Amino acid sequence: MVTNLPPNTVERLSLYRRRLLNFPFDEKPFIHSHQLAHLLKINPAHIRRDLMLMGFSGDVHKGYDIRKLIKKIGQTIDCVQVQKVAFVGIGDLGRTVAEYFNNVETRLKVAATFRLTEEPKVQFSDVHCYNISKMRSIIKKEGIELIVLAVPPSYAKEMSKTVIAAGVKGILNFTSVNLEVPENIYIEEYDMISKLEKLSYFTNK
Amino acid sequence: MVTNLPPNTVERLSLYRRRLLNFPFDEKPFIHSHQLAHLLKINPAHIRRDLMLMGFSGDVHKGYDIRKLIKKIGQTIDCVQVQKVAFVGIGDLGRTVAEYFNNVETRLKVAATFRLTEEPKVQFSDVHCYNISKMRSIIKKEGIELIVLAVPPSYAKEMSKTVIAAGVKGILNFTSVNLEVPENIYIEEYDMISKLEKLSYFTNK
DNA sequence: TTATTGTTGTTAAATAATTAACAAATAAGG
DNA sequence: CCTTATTTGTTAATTATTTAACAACAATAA
Repeated sequence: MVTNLPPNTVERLSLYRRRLLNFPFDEKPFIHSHQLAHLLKINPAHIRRDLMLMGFSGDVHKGYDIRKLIKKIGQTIDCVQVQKVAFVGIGDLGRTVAEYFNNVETRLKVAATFRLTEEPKVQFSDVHCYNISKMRSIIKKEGIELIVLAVPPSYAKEMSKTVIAAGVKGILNFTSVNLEVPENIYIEEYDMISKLEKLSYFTNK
Repeated sequence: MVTNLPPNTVERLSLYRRRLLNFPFDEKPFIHSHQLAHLLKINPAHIRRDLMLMGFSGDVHKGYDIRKLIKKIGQTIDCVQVQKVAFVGIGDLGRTVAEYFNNVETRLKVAATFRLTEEPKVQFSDVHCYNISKMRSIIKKEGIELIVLAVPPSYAKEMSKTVIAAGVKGILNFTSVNLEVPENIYIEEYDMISKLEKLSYFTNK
């Protein structure tokens, strides 16, 4: 794992890998920076620079060896042990994510989902859905470290405390509540309302 | 509406408003930059600068008049007419957003949700849930301009074409698919997988 | 009246992110 | 064997974003 990469580079490396996994690299094992850039609609220099930062080299004429690149991205951004993720209150939206993680070579696994409403049910293939009351014990038992939190605002604070107390290290926060967490907990904010208002602003300019 | 604000400023203005709406401004009608900054865990200079950019002034000693500030943010980032939003395939997660828009003074309204699966149902209070087959006609009839797209990847391209053809101007894209859209369509990308992999990276550093 | 304190508004500095530029390398075509 | 055409790797330039700095101001207390 290479540390000290810029946050935006880490995010893009993840995107590169995903796009490459969907690329027919059995037939076309190499790709040029401008081709990948075109797929992602970004600047080719961006890609060359990101790959440079993780110390990956391509062939001046053939381009980048896709298999090797996928592997290298894994060595760079994936953690060594499997890290488990749980969705809290996110409903169906997690399905795609869960399928991706569970089918593709990555160290992230969706280990559980939790619902606020009473009746638990099996949500997707092999991912179990529990009632929220079980959350603390399941997180501990499974060793879940990452949470996607999407409960109504009034629950958010309590939930974050519960999951952190149970050992969670990082939260992807969909709620509009600003969670107060210890220094060593990493929070990635995602606020749909502000994104929508931004969208509204820029579609009206 | 003030144009030419930096994207990040627009996003923060929306956050400021939301936090202020939950603030007891009946008792405490003024707030200082550092207080609001503390609530949002950002730098006070950020706030002063953002407010300056939209030409809003506070009192050197009392701080900012919250009511006036909320109003000013509205005049700055809200569009003149009501703009309608629809959720496609997002399930329960839209509920909080819908409630916020429908209860608070803003120009955005959640007008519909669409589901891929057969049975439509009334999802929340007054927001109707339709089967996806009705999408095109409903979007046209209601004049919906913004879409939150969260369908499985295989549907994404077709869906985006359909909604754009029906008159949509902006898409908040939850799918991992890079949508090819005309110049005049604004897309805000949100990719949960890359956000999670980033989270994983930074919790392991 | 006169310091003292604390906050805004604004400019300047620092940092981060993106894009441009180009030398080096080498395959392909004469 | 030489020229041309491409593409990488890398540094430099540009742009965007964040943070710091501080003058100007006015309330408060001495």
